[in-house]
Amino acid sequence: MKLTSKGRYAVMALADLAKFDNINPVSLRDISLRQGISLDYLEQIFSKLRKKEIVQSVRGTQGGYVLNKKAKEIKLTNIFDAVDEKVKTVQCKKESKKGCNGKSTKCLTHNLWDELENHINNFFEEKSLEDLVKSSNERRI
Amino acid sequence: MKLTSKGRYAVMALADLAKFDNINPVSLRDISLRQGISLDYLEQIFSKLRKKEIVQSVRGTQGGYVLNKKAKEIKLTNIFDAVDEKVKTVQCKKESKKGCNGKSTKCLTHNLWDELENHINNFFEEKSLEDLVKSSNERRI
DNA sequence: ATAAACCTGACTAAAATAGTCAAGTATATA
DNA sequence: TATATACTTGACTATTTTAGTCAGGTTTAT
Ligand code: FES
Ligand code: FES
Repeated sequence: MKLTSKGRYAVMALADLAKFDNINPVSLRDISLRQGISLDYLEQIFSKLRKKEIVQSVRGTQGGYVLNKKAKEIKLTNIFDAVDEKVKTVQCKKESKKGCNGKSTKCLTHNLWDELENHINNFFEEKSLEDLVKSSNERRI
Repeated sequence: MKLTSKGRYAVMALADLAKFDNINPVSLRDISLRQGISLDYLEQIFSKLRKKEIVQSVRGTQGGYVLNKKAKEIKLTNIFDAVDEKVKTVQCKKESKKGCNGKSTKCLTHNLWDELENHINNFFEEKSLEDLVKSSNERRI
């Protein structure tokens, strides 16, 4: 089990974005330079974030992206959801007759994965972008 | 983020194993049939479990595998650890100058992934094989 | 002897990941 | 109005990981 770069980058980029006054748009180019993330990849990611209304885009010179909500209201769940970073724990395969087919007979471990999924999602639901920025500022003092 | 089959299978197979009296060895062939997991793949997995002393092997006819400890003492952490299923949340790349290099300058999100890792590992450290078998029996009543 | 079952390492097809590349469109500002 | 900046989209691809398979053993109860 691991996190992929897509989710990681999405959170990094939004944390970067949140650090700035969300009145002035921040360009992806700046984020790319500061965080060392490929610009093209960032564009893919922000395209998804925009569709899920987590950020707003401002086109043209001096354009960029702005948070669409207060940092406090943006939970990690929302971010991961937007970029399709999913915590897929149960894996009931419909094809297989034996063992793990989510039908009437759940496999020995089905409940376990369900519990785990809840456990992780709770974490993501509680953490907001604001928490992130705060903790990164605290460390700097 | 997702779980891979290796970890999932390892837990499934051990849960199956734990359901039986751990005096009589259980053959991988049986587990393979009951749980619908490839025998060859199971052998890879159990080779690792044996090296980490989670199971003991009994060779020869009527042989198989036996738990090496009480089901209560085998935590999911141990299992995942044995099969190299790792919860790799931080990803500080040493090469990259900018952003995410775990050096003196941790990236904005480093703390977050650390917290998450602990959160998940706590779950795995608390759950034992016994818990699993219990909850699967409860459901059957 | 022989069959059951463990043991090991090398190999591989398929999927997912982490991007790149190309060709746009929109708009602030000089 | 020209132009540079920056968003927008979709297709493409190299690399890595995953989920196995395959072949060839060794051990031991019967
Ligand atoms: S995980 Fe759902 S049946 Fe196995
Ligand atoms: S995760 Fe450690 S520096 Fe980014």
